[in-house]
Amino acid sequence: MLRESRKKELKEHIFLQALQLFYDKGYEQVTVQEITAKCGIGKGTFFNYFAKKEDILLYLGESQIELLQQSIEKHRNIGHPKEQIMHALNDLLLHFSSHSELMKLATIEIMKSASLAGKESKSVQQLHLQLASMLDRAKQDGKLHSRWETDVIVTTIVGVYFHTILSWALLEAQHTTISESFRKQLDVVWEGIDPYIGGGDK
Amino acid sequence: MLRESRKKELKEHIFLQALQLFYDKGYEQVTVQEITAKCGIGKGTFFNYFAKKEDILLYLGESQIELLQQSIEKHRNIGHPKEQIMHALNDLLLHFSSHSELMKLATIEIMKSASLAGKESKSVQQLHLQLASMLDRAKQDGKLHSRWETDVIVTTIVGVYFHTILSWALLEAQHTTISESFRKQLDVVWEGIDPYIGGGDK
DNA sequence: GTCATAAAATGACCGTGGTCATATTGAGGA
DNA sequence: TCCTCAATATGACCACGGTCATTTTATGAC
Repeated sequence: MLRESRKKELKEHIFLQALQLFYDKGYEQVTVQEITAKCGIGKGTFFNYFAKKEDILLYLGESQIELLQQSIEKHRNIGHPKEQIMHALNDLLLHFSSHSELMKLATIEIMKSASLAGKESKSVQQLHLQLASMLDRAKQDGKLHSRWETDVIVTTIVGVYFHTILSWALLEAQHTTISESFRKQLDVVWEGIDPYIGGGDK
Repeated sequence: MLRESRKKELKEHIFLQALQLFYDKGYEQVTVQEITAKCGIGKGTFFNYFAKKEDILLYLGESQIELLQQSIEKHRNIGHPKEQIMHALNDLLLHFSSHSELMKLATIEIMKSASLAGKESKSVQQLHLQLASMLDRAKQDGKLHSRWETDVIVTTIVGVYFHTILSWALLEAQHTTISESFRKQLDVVWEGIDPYIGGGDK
């Protein structure tokens, strides 16, 4: 086979060049021709690596989720699960401050693929699994006392996460960072997930 | 000038004809030409009423949100706020069972406009305002005892709502209805919002 | 080195979304 | 009834995303 690494490298190269153009001119204003020209390849070649122009955004979203997963792995044994989640997400949320436009597009693309492709969409589902296993362990270790099924908890958290990102635009004018926004939302739902932490006595 | 009602009527007509086609063939497979042909108008006319093809989906989403708002208004004085919300949303969620594909697309379009247009997007923001006023009244009437700011509560609920819709696909295989899914999510976060209802003693 | 074969590149081509200059329509004034 | 003017309709046109038949290139067997 043709140098297999070469293939991945080219995909990465196209991705990075495209990203650069998106940063400069905005997603809609960049044509596929421009991207391929910048890469010194023919237009058709692009579609050997990304089936649609949108798929670059999806790829961006997926690599962010991968970062998130690594981050979760890293914080796995520190403190309460709530804090673990907050820490892991915080790293990722910082990206949003600098490239909010593109990050929002990527998030939407992720959601689109997750909802329309259903079981086919790998990345979000893997994130679910990983969070679930993290929370299950925490339950066993006695760090999490919750009456709810793990699956339901995970869905809740992910839901709040996505929506924080999307609705952040509405609050941007005020002096809240996106991290603060998410922290607030998490505080609320965590109270429902595990009242023990919050200082309640139930 | 020109019969103003006529204008709205035509927009509605285009909308309904388009919807019919989408139901039959799927959104992507329907061209703007087809829609205008079915309406007996020229292609260009379409774009006098909807700036983009996608905007039909947005319009669909917005009219769903309007229904939701009316529904909330209707249930305004019955029972606890949690139940009010559940009832109001239930009506809407039923649509998803029958037309899930199109409804998901509409939801995504709503989210896109809400996040990218920011303050410009009316409908979601109005929904926020309405829910907020409902919850504020409930607080005053002593039906809701929550330590959280109303805004934060609303964002949480809306977030869970949207995410339930989108991630429903993943659970569709199991025998849960979308209403049940949402009920579960709401149970969790409501516990955090107002532990009083849940039977806790805090 | 040569050949056979499969992977990957390519750009002419096509269909569709969206634009725009022009045509049509209808309301109101004389 | 006719004229004016703005609102609306229209379809030729264009640019871009995406396809595909064809060409180029890398690989391994001999």
